[in-house]
Amino acid sequence: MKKFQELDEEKKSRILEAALLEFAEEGYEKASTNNIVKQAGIGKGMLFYYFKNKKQLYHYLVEYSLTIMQEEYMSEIDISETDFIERMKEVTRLKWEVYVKHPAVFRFASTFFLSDMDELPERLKEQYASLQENGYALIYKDIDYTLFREDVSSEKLFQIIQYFLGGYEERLRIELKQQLIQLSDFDSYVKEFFEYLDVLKVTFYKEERQ
Amino acid sequence: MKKFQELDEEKKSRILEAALLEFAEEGYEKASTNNIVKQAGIGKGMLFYYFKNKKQLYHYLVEYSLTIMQEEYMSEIDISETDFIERMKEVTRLKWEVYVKHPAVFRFASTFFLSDMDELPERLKEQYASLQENGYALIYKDIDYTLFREDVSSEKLFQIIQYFLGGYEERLRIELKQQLIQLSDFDSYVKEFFEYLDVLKVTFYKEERQ
DNA sequence: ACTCCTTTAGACCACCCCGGTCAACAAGAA
DNA sequence: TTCTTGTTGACCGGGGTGGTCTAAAGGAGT
Repeated sequence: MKKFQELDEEKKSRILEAALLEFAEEGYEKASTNNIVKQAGIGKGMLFYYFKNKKQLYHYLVEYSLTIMQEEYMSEIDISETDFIERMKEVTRLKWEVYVKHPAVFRFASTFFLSDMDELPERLKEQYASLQENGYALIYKDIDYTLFREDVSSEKLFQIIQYFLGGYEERLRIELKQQLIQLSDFDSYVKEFFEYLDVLKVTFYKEERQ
Repeated sequence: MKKFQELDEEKKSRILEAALLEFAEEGYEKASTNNIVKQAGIGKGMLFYYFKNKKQLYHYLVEYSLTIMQEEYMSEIDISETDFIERMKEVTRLKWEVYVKHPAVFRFASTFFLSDMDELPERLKEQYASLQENGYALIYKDIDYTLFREDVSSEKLFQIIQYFLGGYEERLRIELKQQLIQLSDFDSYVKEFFEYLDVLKVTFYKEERQ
């Protein structure tokens, strides 16, 4: 595994990408090391020269992904913005930016979050728990609920926005999978997405006094 | 396959359920006939006595599911309701009702809708296309857009509701998978869901004159 | 009791893919 | 030349695949 770290970046990322995608699409059990080496363009032997077995490779990918998610996504969010919708704009924009930069990491992480972590080493469990905490704070910390209109439950408005975000992202994911969207179109999707959030501001927030 | 139709209902539905769930969870290629017979509690030979091979079984399941979705779901919706939110209440309530009644069919159908249909016999393709058309009409036909407030694009409001529906359903699906919800709780989820839609009525529709 | 037909189970087939090993070899340094 | 390091892919035992087939059980008619 030390050997792997010392490879040149290009080869390292070819292997990482192949492995991340294979585990993301098939899950741990069904992921095939044969597919990984084929996709990475290396011999079968090398994978087990770099990593002692399938499980260790998987753990390496988990750590790698958690680290990227923390450093390039979570820690970049401006938590001083108390306007929920504005903060969600920033969260989503950054999320998509990471997606464009590290698509394989992102897809691996999404499926990893849904799998069960029972067999992970303690260190990785802790790293994951800390990431979850940060994610929670990202959404709930220091939000100014007084911006919401008062004639309906602000809790419900808050939830509706979150369900909307989930639904919008799911549609994007599906269209990406079916290749209806190119990664290069993301800017225009961010723009459209912001328009939706501005509509929600008009309808969910108090009317502005001027 | 004629032989299969003549089985007593209990055995038939045991086999159908086992097969639907296996295909739903694994997809066509990876679904295992061994698992199906084990789950259904029949000998391996019987499956190939009733159906000539895996593919024919799959086609039978597709037809069976499409028929149920059409007859017990699509055709039951009251398309004369022009209030979009009210119609979505009805659509969703019925959808969940079918889910409770035929969970295996529903899960099979959901994954089937996302798979590619290239290899299906023409007859099934047509049946599927007709179902899609009906589904489209369910959402778009005769909707009264004048109910929406006029200070923001009603097209966007319309879309937001749909994304919200998708997001809400996805969360339900996940919680069901993780067994956080029992099927018997569905009534209270319908109630909560209707409350959300009523909030959307207040915020997205014109203020009522009285 | 005997026959005949239908229904049933599961051992078995050839095949494919799995994670992991290992002998052989290539490249380069000393 | 020798030693070290990097690299390959054939190969291993194990296990799962869709599908077949034998042999037995069940039941109806005589």
